Amino acid sequence: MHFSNVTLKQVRAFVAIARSRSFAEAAAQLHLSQPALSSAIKNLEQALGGQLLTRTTRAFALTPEGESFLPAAQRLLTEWDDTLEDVHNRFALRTGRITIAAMPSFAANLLPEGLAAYKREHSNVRVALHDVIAEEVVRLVRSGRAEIGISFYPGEHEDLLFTPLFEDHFVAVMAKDHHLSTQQEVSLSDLAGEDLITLQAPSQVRGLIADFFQQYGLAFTPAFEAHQLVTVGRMVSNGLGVSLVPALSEQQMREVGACCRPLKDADLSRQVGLLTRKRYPLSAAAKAMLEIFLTTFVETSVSG
Amino acid sequence: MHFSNVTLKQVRAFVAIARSRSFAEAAAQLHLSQPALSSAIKNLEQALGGQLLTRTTRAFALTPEGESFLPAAQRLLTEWDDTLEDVHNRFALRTGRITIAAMPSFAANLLPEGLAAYKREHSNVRVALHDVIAEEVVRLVRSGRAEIGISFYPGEHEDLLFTPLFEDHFVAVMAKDHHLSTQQEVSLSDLAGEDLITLQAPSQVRGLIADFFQQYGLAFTPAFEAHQLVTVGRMVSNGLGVSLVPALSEQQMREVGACCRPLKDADLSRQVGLLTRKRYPLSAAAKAMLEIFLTTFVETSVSG
DNA sequence: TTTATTGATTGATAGATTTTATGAAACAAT
DNA sequence: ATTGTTTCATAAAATCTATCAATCAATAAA
Repeated sequence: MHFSNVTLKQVRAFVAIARSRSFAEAAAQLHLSQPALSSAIKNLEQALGGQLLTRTTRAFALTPEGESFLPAAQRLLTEWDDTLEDVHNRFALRTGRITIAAMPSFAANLLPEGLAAYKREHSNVRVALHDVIAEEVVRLVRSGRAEIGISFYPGEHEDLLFTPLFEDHFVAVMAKDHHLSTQQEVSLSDLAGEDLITLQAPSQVRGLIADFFQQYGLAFTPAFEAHQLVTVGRMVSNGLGVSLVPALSEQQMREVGACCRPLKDADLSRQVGLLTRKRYPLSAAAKAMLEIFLTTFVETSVSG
Repeated sequence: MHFSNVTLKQVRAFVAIARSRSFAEAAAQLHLSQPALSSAIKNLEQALGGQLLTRTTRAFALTPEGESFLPAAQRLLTEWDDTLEDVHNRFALRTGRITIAAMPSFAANLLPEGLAAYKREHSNVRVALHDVIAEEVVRLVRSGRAEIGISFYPGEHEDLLFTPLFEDHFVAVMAKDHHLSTQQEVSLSDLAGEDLITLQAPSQVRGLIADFFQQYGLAFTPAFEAHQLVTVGRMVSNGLGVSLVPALSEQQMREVGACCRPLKDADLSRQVGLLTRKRYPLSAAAKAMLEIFLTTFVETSVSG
């Protein structure tokens, strides 16, 4: 049995009447005419198979069945309203949760600004951030564990959509008192004359730099290698050599006392952008975040 | 916010579509045309303020909001149906509970037959029985703690309705070997010559008997008094004297070895009947029980 | 009795829901 | 490419349904 002919209105009518103990008063509360309530209750009772309340012109009483139905009906109605309101709030960004994944260089440098802008507009949406390496960002988004990812362009994936934000140009890094720091821009050949510090082997950044050197006919022979970009920065600022790093980490480099200069005559860069799943709709919270990221980060030149 | 424009049908539509992952299939399940579902979902989404599911002609997916709404919606619907079904079952006497109160003489003798008849027809209704003295029966019914009471006529009460079932005639009781037991009927004057055993002072039965004697110009001088009718019976069967008891307890008297005889020339009786509250509707379960009591007990002569 | 109050009934109507018929988009197969 | 098929959206007409205004009936109060 599905009681498909019983409507919310009828139950609301019953509750209002039971509470106000009067058809007329309940009608006023519900902005309805009294006959409308009469018929609503009649239909409800008919569907349920018995009287819920007795209604002579004066005496008013719930039947025992009505008595037992009243609290249940009230609970149904509040649960109904609560549930719908929750969904509505999610759409209206008055509640909800969003999970994003960003590669560390972005998470540490530009992202906070974007998140701040988001929080300013949608203070009630909780944000969970995974700051993980680019490959992990891709994995999180593909699996749906993060709705939005921010990473370098990961190549074409059948199930992923990449929306470019900006080019992240590599810049030369050197100690503050390094002789190259007197130049506004540094040429690749200048760098080739110095000791080179890079990340260790299975790294995208290292691979890119190696290819870059090869492309310009220069030998790629790192003097030092480290696992983390911060370490590279520290080594550079201590005068152990020079390096090439994404502009995104410029700030970080400065903080450890190194000095960045754009490249002259050659350009090594990668696209930074947003990753989302194809064929899977985004939550309202995610859409709003994309919106903000696009206005905040697109055309934000990060080249020097 | 009350979402008064969101209907059960719309939510049922959403759940059906989400489960079958197809508008057409859901439409068939709900015995509706496909456009009807389209518009139902459209209206639901409009009321909630966002998309619950994406629907291109091929790909089908719930939005994150829809994903979170689905289980909530399913819970709402099952709770809704469960609640309505419960009320319906009460009306259909497929479930429910009824509380009745009966004076001990009735509860012990005739009532079991009536309850058996009730159980035969409405096996799923639970019955709670208070077997208490007549005054307490009245109190329980007046307070609403029992829906139906069975007792002697308690006099007029503004809030109580008494429906007579039968007359309970008093009968004479004596030991089996008592000389009066040889008579088919016993006259009041015969009794007056014997030692009289009655209940103790603040008892309706005792009062009635006293008035009865007075009415016939006989002295009411009990030789023995007891608190319980069983005790009176025991005393009688042990030859301590004779007594007058309601016919309802005839069975009980026989069980303790006493012997009952109807009165000749005079009649002392009280009406036994059903007590219900005025102005308070009865549950379906109670109505059915009244029905059965009336057919089972009315005209059941309890005089010999 | 008369009067006032309360809910039920009635018939007309506005509004919503549904259906039929058709359109548009996506995919599959030729 | 083109065609056919599947699937959902849209439009207009038909059908329901809920609602209201007006009125009635029953009860209690004066």
